[in-house]
Amino acid sequence: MKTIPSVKGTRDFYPEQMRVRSWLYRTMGRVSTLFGYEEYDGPFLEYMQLYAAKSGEELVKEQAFVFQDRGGEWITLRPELTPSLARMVAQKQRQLTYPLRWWSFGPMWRYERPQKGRSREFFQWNIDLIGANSPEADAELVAIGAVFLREVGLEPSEVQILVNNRRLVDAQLEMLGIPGEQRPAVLRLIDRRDKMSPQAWEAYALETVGLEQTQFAGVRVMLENAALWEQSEELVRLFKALEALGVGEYVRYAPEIVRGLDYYTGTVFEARDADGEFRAILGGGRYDNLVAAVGGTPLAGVGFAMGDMVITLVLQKFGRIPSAEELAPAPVLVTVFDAETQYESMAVATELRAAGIPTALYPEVAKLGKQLKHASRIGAPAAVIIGPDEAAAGVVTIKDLVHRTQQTVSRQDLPAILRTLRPENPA
RNA sequence: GUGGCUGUAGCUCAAUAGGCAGAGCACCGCACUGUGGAUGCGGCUGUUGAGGGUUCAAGUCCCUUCAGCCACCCCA
Repeated sequence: MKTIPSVKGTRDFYPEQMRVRSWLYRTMGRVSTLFGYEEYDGPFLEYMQLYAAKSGEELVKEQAFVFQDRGGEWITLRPELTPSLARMVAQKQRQLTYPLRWWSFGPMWRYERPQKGRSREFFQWNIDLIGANSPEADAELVAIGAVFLREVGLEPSEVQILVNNRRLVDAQLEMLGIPGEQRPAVLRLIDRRDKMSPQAWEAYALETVGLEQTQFAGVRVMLENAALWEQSEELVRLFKALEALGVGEYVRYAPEIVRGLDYYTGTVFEARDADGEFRAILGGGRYDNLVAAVGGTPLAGVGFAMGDMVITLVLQKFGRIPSAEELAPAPVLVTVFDAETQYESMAVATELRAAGIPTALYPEVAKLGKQLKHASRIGAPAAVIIGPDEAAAGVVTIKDLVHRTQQTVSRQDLPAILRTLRPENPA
């Protein structure tokens, strides 16, 4: 093993893995487009201040890839896309037509310890609706997430999008007499409930967070109240819209969902596998102050992000990732018989390509057996043979590698016959 | 950043109590000089992740380091 190792927390995408990533990208793009969203992208590099504004310089330095360029500026490999989006919107705020419907898929970097479902370099789908401020707009984003899950073959019994509302939680905490500065700690408390034993959780609530006994009891009641959403007009309208959008069965109210991010102001949601085996598949919510935070005038938005790793783990668990062969139908292989006929082979390959048939030409003279073996190795459905006999008669032999049959046909008929042998293109 | 487990051939893994590094698969060749996945025969493959130490002798024991996995932390 003398090869230079790959950078910690990065992944190589050999064609076998690249097919899966491309398939996810195509599906994300198709769903985004179905809802009228346009693709965009931001730079991979941003000034550190863009993120520091939100979460503090120390946090960014610890959890992102940060370096100084030759001019001494602190540059960050983007750890998320939303700040770039907010910056792009703020920069052209008066030139854009609202509401914006934008989506993107690209790499992000976070300097963290790699583990299951989390690496230092990953790919993330971001989709946002900006310039609309209604529960119905929130519902559209939740619906997009649900339609994606349905598109990749996941059932409502396997994955669910859990929805809550920060304003509803806030109102409840207000009623319990929990002051504003204490609420972030309470949100963390709520977030941790299923990670701790009930005793440890209670101790954490009373001692670390500093809740009164009655306040703690009130929080617990809130988390048990599956009907609490009925007290939130926003959530009532949201769920009604989700029914109308046809994704009601993928979504449910979950009082324990609060999301970690501070910039969410209203609806928050995340998708989880039903068994709770994995981290959140996607997460998002409404943010009303983000554009203003990067220098624009206030503009409300709602969106979510989905990383490529957890969704892939979930899809693997449920066996929903199409096989490598389905995702990458191999081209037809044209064999090369000998030095004389190889130009005939090239001409045939050129004709096939002109007819739009992906065609691989064997790159040198070799035994037929070796070439046919190679053809079946790469998953080609058919091989074309042009030996001296075929060349003399102006015909070609086509071998169906799946059914192990062959026939000799004219060159004009070859494209049409090959098309009948090619496997169906999957999505 | 903290802790645990694991690193042996291209891949999956063996190797009694420290005692000559092995098997299956894969690959290459031949049987089969115009026909692939089967079968048979033959063949190739290693700084045992890296560095140091103990020992007559280290894949094995000790130290250091790197990577992967897992949990914690965090989660944009």
